[in-house]
Amino acid sequence: MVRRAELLGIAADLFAERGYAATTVRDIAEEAGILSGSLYHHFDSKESMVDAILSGFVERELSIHEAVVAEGKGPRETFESLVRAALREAADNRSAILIYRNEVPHLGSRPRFSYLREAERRFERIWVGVLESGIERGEFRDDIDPEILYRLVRDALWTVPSWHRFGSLDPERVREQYLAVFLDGIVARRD
Amino acid sequence: MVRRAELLGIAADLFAERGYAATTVRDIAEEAGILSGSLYHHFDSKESMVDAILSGFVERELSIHEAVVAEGKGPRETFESLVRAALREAADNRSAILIYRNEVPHLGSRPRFSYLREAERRFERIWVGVLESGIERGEFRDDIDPEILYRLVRDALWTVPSWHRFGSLDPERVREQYLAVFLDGIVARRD
DNA sequence: GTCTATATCCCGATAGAC
DNA sequence: GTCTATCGGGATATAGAC
Repeated sequence: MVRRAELLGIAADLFAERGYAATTVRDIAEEAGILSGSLYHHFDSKESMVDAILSGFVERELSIHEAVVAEGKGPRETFESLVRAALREAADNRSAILIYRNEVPHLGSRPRFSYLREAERRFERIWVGVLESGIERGEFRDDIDPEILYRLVRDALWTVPSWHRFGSLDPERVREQYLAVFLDGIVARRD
Repeated sequence: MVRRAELLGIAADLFAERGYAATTVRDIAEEAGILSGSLYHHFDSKESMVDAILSGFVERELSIHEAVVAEGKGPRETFESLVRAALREAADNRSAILIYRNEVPHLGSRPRFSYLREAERRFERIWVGVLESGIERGEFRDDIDPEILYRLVRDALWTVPSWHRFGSLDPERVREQYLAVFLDGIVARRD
């Protein structure tokens, strides 16, 4: 079972780097130092591998989101925590996020991967809920559209792992800059 | 030559929807109502098709960017025009943007597609230039990092075409919301 | 848990008739 | 500009020995 996790990690890195369709089971086997047939002792199919990677990822991600909300802080603080958590994941779980972003649009329509659309709905509900309650309490502007805003923030956050130079940037600085813009924008003001 | 453009449009839609690697030349031919071999009267290879799509796209996109800058407006107004142009393209040129976003990370390293990295450098220089001159003139905050901010804005804008419900949203509303957040953020203020 | 060996299929691409 | 016919290769996956 530890071997299985090892192989999944290797597969995830290759799927992220080359794309799922362009990665062959021979590529994965070679990277693991075995022959392609041996992979089928651990997995039914190549599709099972990406399934295991994605289902593990959304489970982890949802539990992180829900843990942040469960802290019961105010909307603004919760929003900040969600942004921080997402950028932490961008560093810690790079390959899985890239696979999620790149392959879900193609895989999500298949019955086997229907849980991906369900997960997407839950992510949206969490973020939109935080934004709505922030508007209600007067912490956020009342002229913002929570659904559109959710998409903007999500797209910005989840694309970070695709940056070529991401490894060489200071994660703290990225986090600070993202929060600065989301919260207050780029326009200079005197206060 | 008009047939070639037709076929490129069909290929672009399929590449965008299914991914470049997962789309076969037989898929493209079938959608065009011909047989796969007939495609090779118009194109050398499948790679030539995606090359034609991407080179046409970056050329168009660069000229749009440069036209906006050439108007010589102030930094804030130029920034707003760039955002508006990007969202207009998201609607008008959906497939090409999706291909660019999804495939460039995998194709960009090949010599044949080196122009993609060059284009990326030029996009960055344009946006970063606008942000820098905005900071200099005091229109934008002096504590923002132009390079990080460029990535945030680019990622948010160029992911819009991947939205499943994009077609059913009011483009004007998306534009207004994106500008509102980029410029002023989501925090409520009394002024 | 891995290897040997291979079945089966589908891919991109070609050659020449029409 | 398209079709007929097909080549050669590489893809996923399987069966059984070790």
